[in-house]
Amino acid sequence: MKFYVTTPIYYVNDVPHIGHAYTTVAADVIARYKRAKGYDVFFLTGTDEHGQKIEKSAKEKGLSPKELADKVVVNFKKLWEKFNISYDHFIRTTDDYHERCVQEIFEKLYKQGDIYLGEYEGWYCTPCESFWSKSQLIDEKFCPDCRREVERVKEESYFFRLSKYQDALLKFYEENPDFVKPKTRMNEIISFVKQGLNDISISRTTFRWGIPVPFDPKHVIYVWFDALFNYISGIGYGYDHEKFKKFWPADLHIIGKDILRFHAIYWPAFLMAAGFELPKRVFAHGWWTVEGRKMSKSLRNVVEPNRLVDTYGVDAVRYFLMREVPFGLDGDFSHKALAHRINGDLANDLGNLLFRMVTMTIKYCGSKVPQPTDKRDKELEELALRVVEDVDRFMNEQAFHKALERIWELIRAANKYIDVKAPWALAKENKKEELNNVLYNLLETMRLVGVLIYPFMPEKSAELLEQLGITKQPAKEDFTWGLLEPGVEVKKGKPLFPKVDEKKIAEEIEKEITETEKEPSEKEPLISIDDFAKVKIIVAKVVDAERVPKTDKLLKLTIDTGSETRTVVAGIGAQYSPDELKGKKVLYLANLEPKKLRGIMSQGMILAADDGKKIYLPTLPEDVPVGARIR
RNA sequence: GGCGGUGUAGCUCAGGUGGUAGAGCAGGCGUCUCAUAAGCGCCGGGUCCGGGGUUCAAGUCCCUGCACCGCCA
Repeated sequence: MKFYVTTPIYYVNDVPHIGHAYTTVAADVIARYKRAKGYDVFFLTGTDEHGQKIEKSAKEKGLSPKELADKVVVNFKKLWEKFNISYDHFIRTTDDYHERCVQEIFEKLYKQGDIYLGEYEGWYCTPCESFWSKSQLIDEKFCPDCRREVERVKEESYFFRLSKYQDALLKFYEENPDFVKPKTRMNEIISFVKQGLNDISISRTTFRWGIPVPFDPKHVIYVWFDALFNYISGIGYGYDHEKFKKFWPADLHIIGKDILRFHAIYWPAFLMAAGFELPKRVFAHGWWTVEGRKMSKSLRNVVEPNRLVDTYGVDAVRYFLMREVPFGLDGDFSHKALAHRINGDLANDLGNLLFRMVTMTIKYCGSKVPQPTDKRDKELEELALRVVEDVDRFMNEQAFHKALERIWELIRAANKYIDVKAPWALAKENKKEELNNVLYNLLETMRLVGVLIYPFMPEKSAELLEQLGITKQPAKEDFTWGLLEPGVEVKKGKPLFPKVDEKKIAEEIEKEITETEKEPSEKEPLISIDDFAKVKIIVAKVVDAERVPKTDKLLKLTIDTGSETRTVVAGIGAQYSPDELKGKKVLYLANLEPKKLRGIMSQGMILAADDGKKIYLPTLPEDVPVGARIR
């Protein structure tokens, strides 16, 4: 039985970040699991190296595009080594076998009429050398990148006849409802396709760094047609027929939700056109926010993958990525949550359990796995076997968090079992037989736990098993009960998962983030006291307040400035009700240009603190007079 | 605006085919000693978003309203 799993190929115009690591770890987990279960696994990852952006940044650095790619690829490969990623092949779109594959299929589809020459029309920003669609433009005529005006241009381009495959795709989705996971993504794709598909442009003449169209070399093949075929070229299409035949179709493409459309629509359509079988599943996972905030360049440093591994260890990070958030949904990556998982799940529940077991075995059984009179204790055995089954089911659904949750139920049961059986009491009472049975069953449970966590935490699994005297890597036959051999010597190691200082970590990270968030503001231009003098902020009193109809946030306020009554529309309605504002003293920016909001002329504005989530009105002393100036 | 999803204990979430609500974490209390001050036990009475309906009986089905999210335009 074979299993072929892929990650996307990562664009080399980017440094590896937590998102890359997430996808790749997930693919590694399933690859390791399937290998352990006896499957013949092929796990493919790699890099996407063509395109205008690479061409451009290579030029800026004085390198050839390939030289740039060569440099960046090393970052990825090193990181995957650090994460213990067990890929079978690392493909680069600049590899010759891949370029040949893409050209061959391009030509084939051209000859059969699925690719045709047409004209690509769009808005072009010359400085950015980018095309934009109408909907991407700012105010219908400015480049979303540089804000300069764009121009309408036409470019000759080859097109793929995607529209032709609309019905075939819908039929395929209907017959394979699990093709895209999670289900909600499948629904999105179906409704997108139902709205009608346009043919897509798959070549460019505006840059050179790409695979040339074989029969028209002034064109290079554009991103998706180039990139997606890595999944086929990477397993031998065109140069290793046996291998290709064995592993295609892919069992699982793991991707981020941002590139779902290309994998769930373009890719199957390309394959249909070219006459290949279609992959079994595309799984789109979610995004991570960082410390509760949207991922940004500076926040990336806070969760830089190399740094995480150096600080916490690979397996703790792998565990966290797979355990914290249901695969397929978005989640938040915080150091605090990670530290909490390490201390709770890993150190307390699991690490400590192993430590206790080994200690007791040394203390009560002369360091050897005891010889039980009965290798089976229903309580633990039955649960363990059910867990093994459930884990298998969850792994096949890519429900990694559920698999881990289930494994931890077994761990908790073992902790409880110790308490109920109290081996120390049995030792004292000299109930040798029962003691041996109890310890054997516990050690055997530990062994199975070691086997089950292997795909997620290969290093810690090995350490755990080694303490039980096992050096063999988990394999198919190990997923059952009663394999631990009596007489084998256990070895006390250092704690499997050392604890971390949650509080200290939380404080340090918070400090770091506060500092990085400060930086941009320091770069803001300074203003003079005269500039500030132009700003007239005074204390005003709200005399009346009402909601602006059909809005959630807007309130229409009537305020007393001490000298006159004015009307202000304020966006504070989400947190403050009209009633609680009446009579309240507020800070009022008096000399702002009036502006019409929702048909109401707003004169000035009410000042409030805004952290991006909530609005906070400042509190003023009771006795401050209305009209007092703020300086 | 169209399509889809979500709204359950402080937090994160489970709750096939309808029958008087559960888990983990956090918090409180208790307890053992083999252990990384770990483990184990007990404690939550939550308008299951609001309203209406079907039913002997509804987080669980139907309608409607609200809020949030996703995809599309």
